Amino acid sequence: MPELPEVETTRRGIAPYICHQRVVDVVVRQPRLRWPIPADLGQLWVGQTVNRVDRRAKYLLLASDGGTAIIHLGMSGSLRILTHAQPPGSHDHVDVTFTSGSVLRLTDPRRFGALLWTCAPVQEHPLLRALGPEPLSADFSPNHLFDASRGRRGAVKNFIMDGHVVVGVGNIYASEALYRAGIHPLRAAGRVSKVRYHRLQQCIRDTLSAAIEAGGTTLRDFVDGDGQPGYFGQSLAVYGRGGEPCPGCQKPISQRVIGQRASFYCSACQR
DNA sequence: AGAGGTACCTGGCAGC
DNA sequence: TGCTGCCAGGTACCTC
Repeated sequence: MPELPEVETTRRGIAPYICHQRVVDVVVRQPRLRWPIPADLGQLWVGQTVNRVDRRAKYLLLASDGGTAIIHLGMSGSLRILTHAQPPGSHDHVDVTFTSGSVLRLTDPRRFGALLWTCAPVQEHPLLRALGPEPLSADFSPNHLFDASRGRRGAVKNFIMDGHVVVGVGNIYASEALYRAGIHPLRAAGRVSKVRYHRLQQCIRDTLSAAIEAGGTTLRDFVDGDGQPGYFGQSLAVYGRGGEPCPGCQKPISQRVIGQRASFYCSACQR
C-alpha cells in the first residue's frame, strides 16, 4: 500500500534510469486501471524525452516537453526498471521502453492505480489542482492545520487524511503521527488547540521523513528486482498492533474503525 | 461546505 | 483439499 514515503522512494529509485531518456516504445497490456489508460498514450509519449521525475502528493509526474505522464500506484501498484527482457506477469500492465534499453514496468494487481497523460501544465490537472500543501514543504506551516480545522466537527484522523488539507498522510501514518502527538484520533478536528496542532504538524513531518529515510536504506531493488519499497522498514508504534502493549504506558493498544479505516491508538496516551 | 458512504479490485486469509 | 466470504486500502465522486 504505497503511502507517500513509498512513492517518494519509488521516485528516487526510478529517476536515475529514465531521466533524460527518450521513450521508444509503450506497451499497454491492461488499460483498465482506476481510469482507462488513454488509448493514444503511445502516440503521445513515444519520441518524448523525460526531463524530470517529480512527485505531487502520491502522484508521480514524468515530465517531458510534449506533456506529462501522471502515475498513481493506488494500493498495490509498483514500478521497477528492467535492464533485460523479462516476460510479463499477469499484473504487469504497462512497459515503457527507453533509448537506453531500460524498461519501466508498471505492476498493479488490484488496479486501483492510474496512468494518465496531460499536455497542460500539470498543476492545473483536475486531480492535482485542489490538493493541499506537501507535508514536507514550507507551505505546510505550523498554523496551517489549526486554521484549516476551525469549525470542523469530524474526527481529526479523517481531517489529516483529507488531501485538501494536507497531502500524503495515508491511513498508516495518520495513526502513527497522532500517536506521536498524543492526540486521540476521534477528537473533533475543530477542538484541537493551536499548540497541539503545532506538535501534530511536526509529528507528521517527522513520521514521514523518517519513513522516507528508512526507504532509502531498507532492502529494495528497483532494477531487475521486485520494485517494492520496504514499507515497514520504519518500525510502527501502533499501526497493526491492536492489543499489544503501548510503547509508552504498556496499556493495550486500541483498534477501531474510524472513517471506514482501521485505526490504532492508545486511549491513555492520546487525548 | 462539511461529513458520510460507496465504488473500484484482487490477493490473502479465516472459516467451514 | 476446496470452496466461500470477508477484508485491506487511496481517493474520486455521490448524496445528504
